[in-house]
Amino acid sequence: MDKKKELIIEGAIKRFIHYGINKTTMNEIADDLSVSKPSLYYYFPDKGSLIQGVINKVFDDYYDLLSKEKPENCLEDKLAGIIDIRHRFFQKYYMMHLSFGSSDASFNTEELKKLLILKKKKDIEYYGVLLQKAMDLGEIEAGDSLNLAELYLQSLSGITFICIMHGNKELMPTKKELKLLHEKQQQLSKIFIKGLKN
Amino acid sequence: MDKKKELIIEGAIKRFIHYGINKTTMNEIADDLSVSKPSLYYYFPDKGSLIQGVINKVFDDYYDLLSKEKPENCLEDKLAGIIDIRHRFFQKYYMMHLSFGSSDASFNTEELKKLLILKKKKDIEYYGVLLQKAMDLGEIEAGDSLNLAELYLQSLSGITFICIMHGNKELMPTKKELKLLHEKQQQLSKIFIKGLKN
DNA sequence: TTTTGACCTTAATAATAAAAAAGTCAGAAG
DNA sequence: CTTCTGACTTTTTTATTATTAAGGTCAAAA
Repeated sequence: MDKKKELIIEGAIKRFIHYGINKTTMNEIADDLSVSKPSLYYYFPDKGSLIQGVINKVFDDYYDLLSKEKPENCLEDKLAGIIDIRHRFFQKYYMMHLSFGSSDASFNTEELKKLLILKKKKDIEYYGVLLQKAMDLGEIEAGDSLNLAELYLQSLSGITFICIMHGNKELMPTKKELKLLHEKQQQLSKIFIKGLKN
Repeated sequence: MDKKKELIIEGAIKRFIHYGINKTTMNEIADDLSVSKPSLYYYFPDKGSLIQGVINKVFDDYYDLLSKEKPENCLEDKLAGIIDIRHRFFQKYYMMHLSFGSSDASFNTEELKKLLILKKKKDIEYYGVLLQKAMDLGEIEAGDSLNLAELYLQSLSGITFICIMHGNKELMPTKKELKLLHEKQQQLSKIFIKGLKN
C-alpha cells in the first residue's frame, strides 16, 4: 500500500531531521509508528531504499514549492525567491546533510550517491532553463546556459560550505551564522547575475 | 643561526609537499638533513613551531611572487594573474592542505589555526586594496571593498572545495580536474568583477 | 654554542571484544 | 492472500586494550 509507505517516509523524515540519518535506527522509526521492524522491511527492502524514498519526497516538496512561486519579471528577483526557498529547506533538513559533502558517512552506498547526483543534475537543468529564458529575453548575455547554471550553483553551495566550515563545529550552525550565509548567498547571486548582463 | 633555520624549513617543506604534514616525522626531516632530531629541537621548540615557520615561508613566497607581477591596467587582468599564481601554489602545496578545511587533522593546535586565520585576513586585505583602487578609479561601483573582497575569496575557495570534493577521492586531484577548477575560477572571477561594474 | 645517543612520554595505529543495529524468516493475524 | 510480528542471525559500530611509532627531553660530547 502506497499510503503506508508515505507514512513510513514521513516518520523517517521526522527522525532524520532531528537526529540525522546515521543516528536513526530502523527500530526507532518502527517504534515511532507503533509497528514492528519487519513491517518496515515489508515496504522497504532495506534502509537505503527508505532513505531514497525520503530524498525523493524532500525534493518533490522542493519542486512543489518552486512551482508555487509567484512569477517575478526579472531574473534577479526570481533567483532571490529561490534562494529563500532553498534556505528554508537547508535549515529544515540540515541534519540530513543533503546539501554538501556529507561530513559523516551518511550516503556511502553507490545507489544513494547516484540518486543525489541525479537530483543535482535536475537542479542544474532547472536553473539552466531559467537562464536560457533570460537570455532569450535579452535580460542577460547569451551563452552556455547549462554551464553557467552549474557555475552559479557551485558558487552558492561553495560559499555555503565555507560559511558552515568557518562557524563553530557544533551539530547545527547558529541562527546568526545562517542569517549571514543567507545574506552572502543573496549578495553573490546579485553580483553574479549582474555580471551576466550586457 | 637563521640560515640553519631556513635550511630546516626548506627540508621540512620538501617532505610536506610529498607526504603531507601528518605523515612526515621529525626524524625523517632530520635524516634528510643528516642531522639528529635534537638538532631540530634546538632550532624549533616543537613540531608546531616548525610548521609555523613553513607556513610563513610559503606565504612569504606567495606575496613575493604577487609583488613581482607586472602591473596590469584593468582589475580583471590583475585578478586573472593572481588566480594563476594561486593555482600554481595550490598545486605545489596541495598535500599541505593550506587552502581548505583540512580533511585530516593537520592543524589541530589553536596556534596554527590562529596563524592561518591571520594569513586569510591578510589575503582579504590584499584583495580589499585592489578593489578599493578599482573603485577609486571608477572601474567598479563603490562599495564595502573589504566585504566584497571576502565574498570574492570565499566564492573562489568555495568553488575550489566543490571541485575537489566532486572529483575522485584520491590524495591528489588529476591534471584534468585541476584544469577544470582553474577555468571555473577564472570564469567566476570574470563574472564577479563584471557584476561589480556600473 | 651546537650537536647527539639514549631515554621518556604521549599520541596514533592495530587488534580484539562487546554492543548495537541491520536484516531474515517461520508463522500468526486479519 | 496481504500484512504483520517475535525471535533469530549477520553485519556494522563502538568501546577497550595492547602495541607501535612519533614527539619531546636531557646529560654529556664536539
